[in-house]
Amino acid sequence: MKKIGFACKYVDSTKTGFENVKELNMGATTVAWLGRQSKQVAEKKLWEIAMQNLTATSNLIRKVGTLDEHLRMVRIGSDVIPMYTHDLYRSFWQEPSRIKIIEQNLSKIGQYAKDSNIRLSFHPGQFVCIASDRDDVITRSLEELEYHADMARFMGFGQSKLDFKINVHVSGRRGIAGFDAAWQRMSPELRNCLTLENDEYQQGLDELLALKDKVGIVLDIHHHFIKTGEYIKASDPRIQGVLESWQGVRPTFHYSQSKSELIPRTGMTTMETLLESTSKSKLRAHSDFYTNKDINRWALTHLEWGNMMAESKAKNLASFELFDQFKEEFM
DNA sequence: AAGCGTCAAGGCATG
DNA sequence: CATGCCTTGACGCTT
Repeated sequence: MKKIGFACKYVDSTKTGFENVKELNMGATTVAWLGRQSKQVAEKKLWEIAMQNLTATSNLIRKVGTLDEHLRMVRIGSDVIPMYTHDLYRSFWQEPSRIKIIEQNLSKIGQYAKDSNIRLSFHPGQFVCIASDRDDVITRSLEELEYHADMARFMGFGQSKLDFKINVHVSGRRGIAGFDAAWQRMSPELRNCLTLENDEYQQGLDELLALKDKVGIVLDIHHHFIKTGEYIKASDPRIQGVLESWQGVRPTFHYSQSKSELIPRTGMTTMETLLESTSKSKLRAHSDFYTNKDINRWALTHLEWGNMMAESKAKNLASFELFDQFKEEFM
């Protein structure tokens, strides 16, 4: 089943743009704010946010379950259980009675996703740097990854290769070798779920392919364009390596577009031409919507071999538009 | 309601 | 050296 997914948030269109649908989106707090409260108030707040987030996640998954089956793919935000790995609040969250309630909620969400053929994923934040040259950063990065693996396990995933995706960049000066060392310290569930995504500057597709026997490779076709200037083709031989890395599971690839004011409304402009009027770093930023339909047409050809995670500011609204174009031109 | 300062955490490129 | 960019701008406080 060819799928087009969206990330973390569900929005509605308004006259000025779009805004979050309250009951489908998570809340948050900060360590600083919690630190200004009494212990009781801080813990009450943490618990309330977690429960609100579990409800919001459940609502979001059920909403996705009502969509066309081609649109049943969504990334869950990382802040379901806030401060789960933070030194000050770790023991609060490790309390078995609390874990039990979290697990009960998440297992229902996971079961619903399985029954509804919804593909789920996480994308831990930029502070996860498993190839850092600082050992403490590696340790905290692994803790953060294991948090995501816990949540996946509570949902009933992590039991077979890539039944759930936890996607990160290699990130850090130790590079591929650093990743190999960190791999030795990961739980079986995390290893089952972990995918690595090519980035714009350091670890590109060619570098990641060296790891294809360990982890699923998530090809971000926009990052690949930023790094190499190439609109990679679905027929490119390296796609075979990506497919192998997923070991029989249908892969996910990522698609985003540069901000619409930086690229032409139509046509596939070369990197060389784009750089006459802008810079690579500006081209990295994501657009609200996918306005250039010629670039979209190229991106949609990749659905031949994988599912598309649409990364854009307009979230579900943008992925719905891509699906409309897909139906018009490919179905 | 709207504006503003703040927020746990890294790494990189650019200017 | 400061800023912008990435999983995502939202929360909390003040006016």
